Amino acid sequence: MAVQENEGYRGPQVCKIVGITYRQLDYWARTDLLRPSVSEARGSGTQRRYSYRDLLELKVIKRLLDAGVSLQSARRAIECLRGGLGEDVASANLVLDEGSSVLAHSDGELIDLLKGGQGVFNIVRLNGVVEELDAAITEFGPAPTVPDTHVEAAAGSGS
Amino acid sequence: MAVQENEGYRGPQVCKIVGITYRQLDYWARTDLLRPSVSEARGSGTQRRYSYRDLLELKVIKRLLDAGVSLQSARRAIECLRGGLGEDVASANLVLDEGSSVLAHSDGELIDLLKGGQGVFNIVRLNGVVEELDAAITEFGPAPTVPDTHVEAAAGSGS
DNA sequence: CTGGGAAGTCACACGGTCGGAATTACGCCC
DNA sequence: GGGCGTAATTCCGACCGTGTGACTTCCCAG
Repeated sequence: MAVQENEGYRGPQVCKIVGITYRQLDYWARTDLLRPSVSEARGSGTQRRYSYRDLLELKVIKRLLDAGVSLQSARRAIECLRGGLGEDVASANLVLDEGSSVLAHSDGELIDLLKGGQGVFNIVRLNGVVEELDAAITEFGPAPTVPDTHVEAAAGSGS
Repeated sequence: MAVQENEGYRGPQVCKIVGITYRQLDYWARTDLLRPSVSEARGSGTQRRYSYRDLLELKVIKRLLDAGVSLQSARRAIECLRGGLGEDVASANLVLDEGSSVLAHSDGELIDLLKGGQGVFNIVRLNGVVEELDAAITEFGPAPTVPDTHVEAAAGSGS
């Protein structure tokens, strides 16, 4: 399946869905935190195109930042999330210990993790993130303020 | 009991015990994160004097920073720790949720907390912190590189 | 008085983000 | 094809938070 030009979510759309500024999205793309996986921009006036998976990761980053975690630590968290690609991510807890990150799938596993490590942890509960993202896509993704059949088709193919 | 001039820990000594730079300690004192509770400096050449409690709080701050938490969030955490003054802090877990901080005293309490809130948490396990601090004081506090009976007395009165 | 140590001062660096403006591509219309 | 308008990216300087390093000033003990 060849990548269609309209596939994925545009930069400004992503900012609305995830709840971040364009500046942030741009900086993160430029500094390799999260680049648009569907399509990079080819210059001014062209568009970055992000996948649904990109949006999920961005949402997690946003949460971490809101909780006062530095962007550097968020970078590590995202690496872990990318490593857990095949797992049931939506029901897990992402546990960041100093220098490492793990996905915990049960309360017991979580408690065990908290007894080890260096003694300081960042925890991201993932099971509400997908729902929240889907709700935001419903609001900002398929139905922009200015009705646009063209954009609607793009949003549909992104999920 | 009047405060003795030699009471408490001197600035550079605190840096060794806690494992931070003098610049950090200075910046934190100047920006009101943690000021020396025993005695402020009265100008160049005079000394800041910190209490044992100050050192404990500094150690927690250090841990948070090492885990990638911003200083702003660490400020909130310390406020919570100050609020839990009468509690058995040494065996608790400090749980930072977005906008609030709580001390959890059992695994069950901890799990409950993780099911609420905004979904992102910073957790500091406190039960090793006191031991670690006491070990560092044994190393850097009462027995500096240059033996000094004067300083030894100060360290003794700090605990 | 002198020397050592501690705090104070100041310019700077870096990460992260912001605002404003410039540049560019693209789609549409004539 | 050319022109126009819109949207998106790029560029640039500035700001803020969090320190760092070099240097100065000051205090205190001997």
